[in-house]
Amino acid sequence: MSHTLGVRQAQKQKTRRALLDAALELLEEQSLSSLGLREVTRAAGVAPTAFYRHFRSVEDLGVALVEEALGSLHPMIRTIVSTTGDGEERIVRAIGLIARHVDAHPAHVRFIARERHGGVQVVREAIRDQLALFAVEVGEALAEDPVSAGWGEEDLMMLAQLYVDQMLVTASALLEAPVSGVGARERVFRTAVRRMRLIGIGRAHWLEGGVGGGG
Amino acid sequence: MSHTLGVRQAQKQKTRRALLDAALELLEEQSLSSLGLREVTRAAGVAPTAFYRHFRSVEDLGVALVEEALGSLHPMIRTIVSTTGDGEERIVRAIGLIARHVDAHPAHVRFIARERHGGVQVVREAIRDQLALFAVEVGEALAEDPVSAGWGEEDLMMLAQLYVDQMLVTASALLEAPVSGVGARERVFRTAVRRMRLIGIGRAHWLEGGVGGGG
DNA sequence: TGTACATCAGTGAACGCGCGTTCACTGATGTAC
DNA sequence: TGTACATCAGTGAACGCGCGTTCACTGATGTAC
Repeated sequence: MSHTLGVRQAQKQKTRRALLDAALELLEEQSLSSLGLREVTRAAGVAPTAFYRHFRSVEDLGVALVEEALGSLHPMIRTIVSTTGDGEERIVRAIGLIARHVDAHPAHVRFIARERHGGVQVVREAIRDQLALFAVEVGEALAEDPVSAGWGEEDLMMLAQLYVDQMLVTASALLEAPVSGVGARERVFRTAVRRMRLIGIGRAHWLEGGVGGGG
Repeated sequence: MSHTLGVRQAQKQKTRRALLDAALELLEEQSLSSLGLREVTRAAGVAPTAFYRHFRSVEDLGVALVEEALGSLHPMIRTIVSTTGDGEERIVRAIGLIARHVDAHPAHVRFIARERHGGVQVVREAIRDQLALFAVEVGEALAEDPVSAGWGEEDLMMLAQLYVDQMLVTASALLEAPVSGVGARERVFRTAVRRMRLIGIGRAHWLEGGVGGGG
């Protein structure tokens, strides 16, 4: 069996996790481009030089965080996509899944929202690429939906990107909501549901006024 | 007449502009929380200590940039709002205005997109507050539109926020487009138009399936 | 199982460097008479 | 207009500090026999 890593490998993984977790926590109140290597190792409880056993630089650690954060989002996307439709309960369930994800991984969500347009190029590109994959995935799911009969490829991708964007906007809004109060979260939730409802209505009537996306 | 500032005041304004411009340029490739005071003064061609004659800190300069960037957006919002509707040409015109704004003030747009969720709290709050004002403004314009007859206050605000968000998403997407090629910009433009069209369709049919936003 | 050697994750001292901030200053501009 | 003084935007030296990176090291873990 190879699932036991050996003591040395296990210890290394533990330190790596400590570095990633320390970075995630520090990134709640600053952005990656100002995060220091010594800052991270200090918070993780290891010597500064230990950092280099795991990452070439803080930027490199950032890319690892992107993979971790958006990797954890992947299963959620699949669930939502196989659930979403125009029905009211379906929308509520989808937003509910997003809210649960935000509660479970607030630091990950904040990191993605912050660094999506942040100051570190390789990280921006990593996020962009992952989100493009999400959009393709959502697009494929939409294509199989009977509601999408008659839709052009370009229109489907437009809608898929809109859904992915809304997911991030909603997650980010939920993240900021708790600060001001308990009711705030409820309001954000309801606004998100209405947005999805409006988009669903637009989708349902898309083909009515002359076929497809020609423009 | 008081519109002539006097030589001393004029010189001070000139240095202040040099600091703001230097910061804006440096912020194209990094975020505010990693921007250094000495870095800014070096780029502006003044001594580090001169900085304190204009701003208390780099964060303070960031807040000034928010006012400048979103102040310049205000007239554009008004123009779009008095132009936007469901008509195809109106949508194209609105996106065209956004594209022109992005061309005219790329550094401002990038700064807002980057720092909206960035690592500096006072700047995030300044942007949030300004965008909330925009949403109110758009909401008031929507309320006067006959298409909005029968809409509840909460639904109107949901739509207004959606428009403001779309404006930023579009501006940000246009900003990143030129990198990959000339056709990319055209594609972003067309996708933005389709998004707006879909939202417009959703808006037009909003009241059909049972009144208002009740949820 | 026991021994001898190899590997390598984490250490700690040391380095040169740029940072933000302080301070007393200079000299052009502004003001009072 | 001319003079004497006040203001204040910008300067330059100096400071202590934390940074990223290098290097030779240690000692626990892994491996070969």
